[in-house]
Amino acid sequence: MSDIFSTVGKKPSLSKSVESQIEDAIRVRAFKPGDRLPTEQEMCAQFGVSRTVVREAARMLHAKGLISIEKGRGMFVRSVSGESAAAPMNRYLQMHFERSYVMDVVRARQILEPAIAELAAKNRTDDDLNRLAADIDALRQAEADQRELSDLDTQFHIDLARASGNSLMPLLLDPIHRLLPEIKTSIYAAVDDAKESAVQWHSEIFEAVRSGSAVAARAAMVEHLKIAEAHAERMLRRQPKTSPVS
Amino acid sequence: MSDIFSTVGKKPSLSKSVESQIEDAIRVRAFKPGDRLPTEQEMCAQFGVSRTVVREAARMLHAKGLISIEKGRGMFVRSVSGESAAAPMNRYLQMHFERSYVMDVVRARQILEPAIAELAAKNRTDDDLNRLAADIDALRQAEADQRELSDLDTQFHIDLARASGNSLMPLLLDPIHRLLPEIKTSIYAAVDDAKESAVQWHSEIFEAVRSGSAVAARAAMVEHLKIAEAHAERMLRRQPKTSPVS
DNA sequence: GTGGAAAAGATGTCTGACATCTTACCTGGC
DNA sequence: GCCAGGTAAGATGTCAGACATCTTTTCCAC
Repeated sequence: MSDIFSTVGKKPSLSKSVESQIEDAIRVRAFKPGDRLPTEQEMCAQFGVSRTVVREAARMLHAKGLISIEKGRGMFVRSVSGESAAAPMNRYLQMHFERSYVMDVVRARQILEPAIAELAAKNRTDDDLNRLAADIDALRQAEADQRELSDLDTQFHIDLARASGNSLMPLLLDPIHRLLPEIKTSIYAAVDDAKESAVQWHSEIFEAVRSGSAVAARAAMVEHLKIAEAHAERMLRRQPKTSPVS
Repeated sequence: MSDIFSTVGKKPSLSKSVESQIEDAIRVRAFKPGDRLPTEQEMCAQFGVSRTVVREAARMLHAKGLISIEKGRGMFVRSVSGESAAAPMNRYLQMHFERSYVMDVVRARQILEPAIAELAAKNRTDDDLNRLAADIDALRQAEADQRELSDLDTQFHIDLARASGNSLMPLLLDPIHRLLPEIKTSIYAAVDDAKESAVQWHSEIFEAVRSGSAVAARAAMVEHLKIAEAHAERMLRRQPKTSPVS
């Protein structure tokens, strides 16, 4: 966006330039996750700039989550996780969303996840099936706090997205599911049989995916999400005035 | 692990601390978007730290997209856009994706966008219609480089997502559309009538949305994306070995 | 009143120094 | 010979001052 303007009339600052060069080096895997970057002084010599410039470039890369800086040790390339990539999006949503977002989240799931279930039935591997089965078992045996139940519930859906074979799906689903986890925990707290319902429907989806039945997988997911919608509505009626804590 | 150790063993650096304080001030709207922040020297005095610390804190906030820094003018609070929130996600995708992602992107659009068109037909406001009409006109009259055509094309789809009334949709669609813009420009370069096709189908979708026909809007979008899929396949056949530049 | 030059104020960069943290080495005692 | 502890080396963190460059304002001359 601002790239166009920066080429015309604007001279990118040295720190920006250095930052881009390091970022590119990380991008093309010249430095792999976990690797230690050259020291500040080495970079100063290599780029022919002062320590100030190198440090400010490093701070920007650190803020972007690409590197970690440890005092006395050095700078290290971070393995960018999907979760950390989704974190700024979550921040943004938490700052901008109104109360209605709860139903927006539900509707977004109703758009994405039936298609995901369908794709998973067609493309799932044996590894995917093992992961999904483990997710269901973990949820079935869990008796812990609602937060853990919520996380286990989420894990099944993320792994299902992974099984879809479309590498975008887990990334699109992740911010949706991690949006205000307290919402999901609220549901698990407000709805008594939420866990049993989840286990049941997850199992049904799993069976359809295992047998390769795309139609059944989609149908099961649609039903699962209808119930999730009802749960969300019930939770909203109980807590009509959820004010952001922050 | 334990709180005691974390308080003892973790001493956040000064620049981190200053960054957090400024970020909090922005979050609680002590500084509103567009406002000018105090100058470096004023902050130095206020926080009792050196210019180095303030500058590095500012660089981090800049990298996070919360402020903009203009040489000779000052630092300004940016209105956090969905785009900047999606930027880390885009980086992540660009770093992790294989060549197959091109078709993954197309498939993801085929899942999301028909539903978006349907919702837009139901929920669009007059403002939405004005924006969409302007987008189509801009694309129709554009004769510029392929990059601009690609951007204008994208804008229509983002605005359509906005018109859906589901605040998650623009945010989910943004990373998809901005994924490697060169792919879209490649399509505009490889396919002669790509622009005319886009204008035609955008207009058809617009008409359906304007008249409030959800079924027609979905159908038009499905057709539009079928053609987009064909374009992508043609582009892939022409450039069977797209190697990352730089 | 207008135009342009100069001044003021802001960020960008450089330099050198010292502080603090981590690691490795090296030495002393057992 | 081995282990413990201190010490030194190397890395990032912070400070201070200076100058460069860009933007805006001021003010003087025409």
